[in-house]
Formats: sequence, C-alpha cells, structure tokens
Amino acid sequence: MIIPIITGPTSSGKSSIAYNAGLKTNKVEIISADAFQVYKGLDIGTAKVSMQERQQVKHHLIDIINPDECYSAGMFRFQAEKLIEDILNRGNIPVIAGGTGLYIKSLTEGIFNCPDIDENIRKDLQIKLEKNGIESLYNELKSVDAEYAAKISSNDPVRTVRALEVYYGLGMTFTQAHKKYAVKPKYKYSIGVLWIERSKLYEKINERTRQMWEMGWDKEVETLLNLGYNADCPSFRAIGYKLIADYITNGGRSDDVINKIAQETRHFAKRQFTWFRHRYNVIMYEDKEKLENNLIEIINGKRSSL
RNA sequence: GCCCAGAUAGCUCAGUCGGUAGAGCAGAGGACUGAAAAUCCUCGUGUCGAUGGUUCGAUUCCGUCUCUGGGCA
Repeated sequence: MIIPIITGPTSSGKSSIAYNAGLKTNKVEIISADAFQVYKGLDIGTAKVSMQERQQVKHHLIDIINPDECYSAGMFRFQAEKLIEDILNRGNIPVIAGGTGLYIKSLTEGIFNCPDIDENIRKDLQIKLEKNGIESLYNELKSVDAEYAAKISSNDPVRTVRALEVYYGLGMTFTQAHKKYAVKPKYKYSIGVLWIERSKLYEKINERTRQMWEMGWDKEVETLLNLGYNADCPSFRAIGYKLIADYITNGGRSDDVINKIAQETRHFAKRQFTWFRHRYNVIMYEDKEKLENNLIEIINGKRSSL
C-alpha cells in the first residue's frame, strides 16, 4: 500500500482535500503533518480543522501537547509511523496532510534515529551562545565537525547548537551520528503538492489573515497568556503569536499587526515553494479537484499513486 | 495670487562640499537530518520632476516651469 501525502503552501486549501476524501470514502484517518497544530489552544492561528470536522473524519496529531512543551521532527516520525501501522491494522487508510516539509521528509526520506539527549546540554550551549556569540560557537563546531560546519552558515545559531548538542550528547560528530543512526523509510509514499500561482496565494493569505483576526485571534492569545504561557514557549514560534502577545501587552494598531502577520505568512509560503519545488519525487497539482479525485481513487484501491 | 518645503529604485527616504547614487521595506532566488510557521545565505541602473544657464563636467549650484504638501491672503 502506498500512503498518500497531501501537502502544499499555507492557505492553499490542502486540508480540505484530505477531509473531503475522508468524508466521501468513510475509511480514512488523517495524520496531520503540521508543527503547530500539535499544540492545544492554538486554534485560529494554526487554521485547525473544526471539532465537528474532526468528529466526522478522524484526525491524528492535533492537540496532543501543551503550548510550553517541545515537539520535533523525530517525535513526529515515530508517532506517525506508529499511527500508520495502527490505522492499517484497523483496515482504514492513512492520509498524511500538512505543510511542514521537514516532517514529511522525516517519513519519506527518513531522519536519523537520534537517541535522547540530555536537554541541559542544549541549555548550556544556549547560554554559551548568548555569552560568547555565534562566531565562537561556530568555531567550536568547526573544530569538532568541519564537514558539517562547512555545510551550514557561520551565522546559523539553530544548526550550530543542534550539531554541538549531538556531539556532546552522543560523543560523536553530527556527521557520524547521521551515518550510525540512519534509518530507511518504513512505508512507501506518494506526495501530491497543491500548487497555486504565487500572486493568488498571496491574496488568499492577506484575506485569510484578516479573517483569522476577525475570528478573535487576539482573544485566543490573551487566553494563552492568562494561562501563564508566554512568548518564550515553543508554540509561540508559530507566526502571529509573538506579534499578538506584544500587541496585547504593549498596545499598537491592529492593522499594523495584521499586515505584519500577513507579511510573515507570505515569506513563509515563499520558503515552502522553495522546499517543495526542489523535491523531485512530488507531483504538483494546480487543479484541486483533480488532486482530490486522485486521492479518492487511491483510497478505493483504483490507483497506485498520485 | 504670495511665501515656505518637497519632487531620487514598486513604497518611505538618505546622499552626492559639482565627477551619473544607496539604505530600510516590498519583491525575487536559494539552503535546510530531531527548534522547521524555526533558522540561515544571495540579489538594488534608477530619464536623481521638466527645461534653460554657469561649468571640462550638473541629479547636486542658479533661473524658469509643472506637480504635491503646508502657511498667508
């Protein structure tokens, strides 16, 4: 069985494809591949499907952790593969749907199976980074793993910290760890990307951002803040949440906030375009209905790939 | 009608003590193996409003005109 994956840039309308197919065939369970829909309480800003829709078609990996908890591509891979197995055992068809490219890649191309690393190592590196700056930390990486250091920017704190935490946590370089813990994809997948003309997508993003605001996005953030969550929480890396938290505490013009969020979302969509465009094993669909119909055919066993 | 301030990249503006110009934003391209809605890299020639003058040379100085703000009548 080939497992279908429906993805595409934000606001493209991809989640409704999987949902519609599920509704029409009644044997689908959707696995969300979205780095921020995993968080409870972030509903409007992450454009989650409604509770009602989730009752009609089973959705997984939505609302599974609290806003102050960490999630990762590795955890996603582990949980998604387990879910795929369970769903198949139940006689249903798993459909992966979401826009987080790295998560999808972790399934289709594998991601190295990194053992747990003491989180204090990252905290210490974080402190070092603040104290000595990225240059010093990058040089540290260069001296232990020149091969990986050459692949990344000398100004990239996230990758530098990650590579060093693996080095200190596992006692081998990031490059060596990739080889030692390499995994092969467990299933076969077929990826359909919903592709929309750039200018049209940008219009949709602008429109949708305004709609989200009108749905009470600021109230949602206010609730999170009242529960004690703040801009330092991992979930607040999602577009909009920090901006709105700042707007709530420091004031400002709502139009400025909305425009800034739309801008960040457009930038994000642009990065998604780059990501998907350069994956050779994906199929681009400009016709949404065609993608949906082909998906239904796969579910019904009448088609082998998208 | 008079006075003042502007007119420079799609937008906001900086600048050239006269040697044809540069930032931010917007936009584009790219990277990305456990933070990925994250993180990071690269890309700026435009009749410097129009027209005369001074000058070897004017977008820069001077005159006139046009347009846009603001003020006075």
